[in-house]
Amino acid sequence: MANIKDVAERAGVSVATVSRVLNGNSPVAETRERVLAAVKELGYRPNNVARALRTARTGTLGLVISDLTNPFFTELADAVEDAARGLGYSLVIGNAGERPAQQDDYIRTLLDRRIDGLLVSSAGTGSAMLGEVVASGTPLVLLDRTVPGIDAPCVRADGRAALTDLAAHLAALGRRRPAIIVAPAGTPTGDERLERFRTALADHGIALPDERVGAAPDLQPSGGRRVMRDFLDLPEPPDAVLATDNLMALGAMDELRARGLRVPDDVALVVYDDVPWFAHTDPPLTAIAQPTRDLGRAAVQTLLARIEGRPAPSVLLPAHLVPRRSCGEPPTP
Amino acid sequence: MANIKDVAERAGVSVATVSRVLNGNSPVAETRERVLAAVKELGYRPNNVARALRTARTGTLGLVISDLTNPFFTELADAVEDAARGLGYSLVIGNAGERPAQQDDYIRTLLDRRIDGLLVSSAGTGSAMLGEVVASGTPLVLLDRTVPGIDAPCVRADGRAALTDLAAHLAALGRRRPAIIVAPAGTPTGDERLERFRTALADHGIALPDERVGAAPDLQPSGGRRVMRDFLDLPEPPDAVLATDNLMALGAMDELRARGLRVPDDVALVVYDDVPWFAHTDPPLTAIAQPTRDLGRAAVQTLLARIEGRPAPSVLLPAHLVPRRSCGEPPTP
DNA sequence: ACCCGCCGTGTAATCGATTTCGTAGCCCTC
DNA sequence: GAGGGCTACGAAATCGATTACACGGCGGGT
Repeated sequence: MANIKDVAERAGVSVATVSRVLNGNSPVAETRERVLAAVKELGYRPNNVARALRTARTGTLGLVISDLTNPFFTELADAVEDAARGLGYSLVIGNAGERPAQQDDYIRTLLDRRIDGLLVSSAGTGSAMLGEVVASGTPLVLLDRTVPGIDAPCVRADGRAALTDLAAHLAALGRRRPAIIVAPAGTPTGDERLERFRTALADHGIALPDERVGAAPDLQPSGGRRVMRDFLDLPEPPDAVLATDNLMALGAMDELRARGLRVPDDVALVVYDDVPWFAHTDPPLTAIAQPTRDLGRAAVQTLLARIEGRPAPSVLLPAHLVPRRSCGEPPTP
Repeated sequence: MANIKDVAERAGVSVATVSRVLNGNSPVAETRERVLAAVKELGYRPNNVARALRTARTGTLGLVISDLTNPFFTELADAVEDAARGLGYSLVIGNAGERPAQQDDYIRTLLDRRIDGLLVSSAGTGSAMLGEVVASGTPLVLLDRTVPGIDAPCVRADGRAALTDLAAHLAALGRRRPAIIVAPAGTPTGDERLERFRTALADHGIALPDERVGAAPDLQPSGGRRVMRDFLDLPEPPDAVLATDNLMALGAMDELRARGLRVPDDVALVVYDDVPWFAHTDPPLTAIAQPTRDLGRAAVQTLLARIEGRPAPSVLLPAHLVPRRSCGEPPTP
């Protein structure tokens, strides 16, 4: 493949001139044309590796996602990729598969590749490697999940308003025994959703006792199904269930169907994350929709601010309730 | 961040020695220990950009996927990423979103970044840029979709046996008016699936007339729904429908439900691509399962063979029929 | 007419690693 | 004891770009 020296020779100028023409610094008519002609004839493309070495900028961002096969994160990754490309950056995606060790592995690799900035939706609770990222000076932005003790802005959705609306929605429909399926204990996101849901319900005089709070062992359908099974085996099973992740909701639906229970007649079901699929289930599921694409865009913008040394505060974007038929009310058209 | 020179100074040796110790070439006890100690104390990590410039190997593979939000491709990307990481490669994922122009854009960027090899599941029919990839000498492997005129091995699933089984399955269940929803006209994959399904049905004396062959405008739920609508408006609507992509199947289900038709009682439904979701629909959908993870693995292996100059033929892995309840038969346990 | 400054360009340093080549020291053999 | 082969290591070239610095020529101000 032709390099800058070949172009310089062909155009009869020095490599410095070629570089200047291509980078828009102090170009001039006659020489410029010769250089551009040579570039075209040789099909020259600058070597980004060499450029990155010299400029210490790779033009690449890293994204470590907790579980790429989870549609919520797929859409998030897609949005991030869109935004990054729009700003001239490439994106290296690493999939942690909810395994902290693999996440650390990936972060290490990305640092070695000298990416310009890093986005992480952290699997598990903490991570020694995240501390190293901060220490290394690589701009870092957390996505969707906060990590205690890490000094980096976090971009995520604020579900408080949506959970408040949901509590009102359920109360209005006469549901009195709500339940919630949360992520494995100790994750900040899960704890927050639980607390907020509980207080919002309390405002309507509805209790959320611990027996109707189920922590799934993992963010998978099987985990959701197991929790739902326990709920249904209670002496007083719930009449409404909120699954705080879309995959867990799938498992919950399976268990309901296996027992011949109907949604919403027997149990109302609400899912956190409004992935397209849930509009196609029977019945369509009421959902708490996070502004996924906006989150991705905001994350990239925040990261870019950090890269350029501008101040970059955390971002909270509101989630909102999307009522469908799974709680009993016909959708408001 | 510390560089190799810092390590050399601290250990009291030359940079060459440090490099040799770290790369396992001719190391020796005493010096070696000093170097390793210095590495540890400084927290030194080699700069991959510099290394790539010198060795002309980036340790990075590119993957351009036609639509990342399609669960089949998500799983494929995940499998590719797994396999690549297992072999010490990073993966840069580009999402073409079924837009050929964006695909070319991405391929261009990846070439500029001097990736070691490229995997492409091409959007649309052809692409000028793919020819350039071949011309540039960058190892290329096509994934899931062939591209006529491109001299590169292709890794994809062979659905012939599965379609033969499906025809027998439908015939045995007494379905006599099958239909098929295919991708936009002109895509090799779609044409092949159609032809094979038709001949397999013919073996059972069942016809697949053109009026029951519907080409969707795009690989989206809306496209599938539109085709299903046309089918149901026929004087003799089909009693079994095969959707050759999972998103189109979703749309088809929507239309059936909107009309109050039951699966499988009124219409049998079969989906190409066995994404996890379809085991959770009601009823669970009979599917033609492509060996997604094996495809990803095989693709990476094939690409690696090309990178190392070994012969690398195309790979065809068999898809198989997964009977569930959407055609009327209880699942065989 | 002289000097200053700017413009366009070339020369060479630089980024951080790998790798070739050269050399000093050592052991072994004849 | 001289020569040959190894080993361990350093000096320096190299990858392909960007960029600081130097320099020649030219225009304008006084």
